[in-house]
Amino acid sequence: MTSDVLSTEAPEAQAETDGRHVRGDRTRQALLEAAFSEIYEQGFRSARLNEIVARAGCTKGSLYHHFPDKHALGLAAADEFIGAYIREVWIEPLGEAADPLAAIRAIIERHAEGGVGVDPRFGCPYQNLSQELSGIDAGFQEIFTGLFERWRNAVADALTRGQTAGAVRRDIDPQCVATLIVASHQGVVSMIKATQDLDVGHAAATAFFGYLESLRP
Amino acid sequence: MTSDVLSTEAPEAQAETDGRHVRGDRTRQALLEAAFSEIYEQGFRSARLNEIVARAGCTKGSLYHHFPDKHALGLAAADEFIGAYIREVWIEPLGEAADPLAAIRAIIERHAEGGVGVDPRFGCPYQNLSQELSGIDAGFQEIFTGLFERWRNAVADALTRGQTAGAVRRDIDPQCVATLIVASHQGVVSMIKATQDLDVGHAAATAFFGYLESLRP
DNA sequence: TCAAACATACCAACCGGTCGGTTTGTTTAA
DNA sequence: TTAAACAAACCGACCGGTTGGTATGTTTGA
Repeated sequence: MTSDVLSTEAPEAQAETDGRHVRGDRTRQALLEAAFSEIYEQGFRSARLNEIVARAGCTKGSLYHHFPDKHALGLAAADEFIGAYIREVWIEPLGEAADPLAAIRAIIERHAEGGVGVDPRFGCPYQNLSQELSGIDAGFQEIFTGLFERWRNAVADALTRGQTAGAVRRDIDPQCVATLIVASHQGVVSMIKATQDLDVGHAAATAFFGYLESLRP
Repeated sequence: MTSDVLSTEAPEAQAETDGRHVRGDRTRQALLEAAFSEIYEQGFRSARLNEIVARAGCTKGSLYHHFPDKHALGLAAADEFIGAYIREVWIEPLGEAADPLAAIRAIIERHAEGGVGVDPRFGCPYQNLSQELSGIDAGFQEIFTGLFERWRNAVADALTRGQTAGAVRRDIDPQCVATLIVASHQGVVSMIKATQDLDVGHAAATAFFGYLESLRP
């Protein structure tokens, strides 16, 4: 794992077995982490189970003891790690923000500094997986829709609170603007990946910050 | 091909062989079209050569007569069809526009009406391929960078002309704003695909049109 | 006639998944 | 205390099917 924010630093001894079978839980967690990074880099369909078990330091037998098949492994990994990423990087910082526009700007700047564990070379994990599997796989589809809903609502709620606090223009629709903000961010990250050029991100960020300012009263 | 704009309606008798070998050119074109739609729907790595030759109505022998390998076929298909899409939908309409902001709005609305051959179920071809292969494959990388450069410059040039014509604010950087516009559009299309929900596009479009208005003097 | 164009049969490599068997750790009972 | 009994965890060889690519022969058109 290159990321710190994308890893689940669970105390590893609070599983359903109540502290027993610690070894099994460790293996399961290692498989999830290995699966996530392999899927993050290669995509789900190109992710190799042999590579995953090699990274996790176990074998096919272990994998199929903990998960019924590749699909279930991918679902579990995506749900856990991508959900954690959106929660820690977007939802939590926005939940406490008095000035939502400044908070959003700070999140973008944190991305530009590389402080969120998103490798420009591989792009955004949410983006990668949803692009590959949306419209094809119902299970992943459900995860993406749910994550996006929580993500957009967090931004929209922050904007609404900003409106009542007088920090955001009252004549804009928070839901619409939140959708555009999330989509734009996704688009910029994907553009950086497409061009492999960080300057694209800086240029887009300059214009994006101008847009944020235009939302002030 | 579901699209009309994505097809190259070349008169098919102006190839390098100067009118001779018409049959061979037709097969080559059929292979390119089949390869593009298969890659568009499945991604490059998951695209099956057997499926491509079946759609093109020929066999492996023909394919490997015209192209050295799968990679070269994919490069040729991507360069031709995605380049044509960006040219016809973005560059040409912007080249003649007196009011660039209105032209950009019209392009977005044309997308929303489904008039550009981009199936929401499969997303934007440029987006799909660049997400899958950027940072991994140097050949495709080169194509994506070049296409993006022409795309962004077309928008930036239109904005600059709009500035001199008094239709666009003079205190914005056309290059930065153009980058954000292209990236946002990409992000919205990808969000529609991720959620499989056209309402997301409508919400984002509403806010996006507001942003465009904020660019007027 | 001859080369371009195309078809058919085929191969080696790979991948997801299976299966019989082994190791490790916990529970039970004398 | 300890050893038998049991179950969870793990191993790695193996299988059926698929895929990109090749070898070889046939057709077509100038």
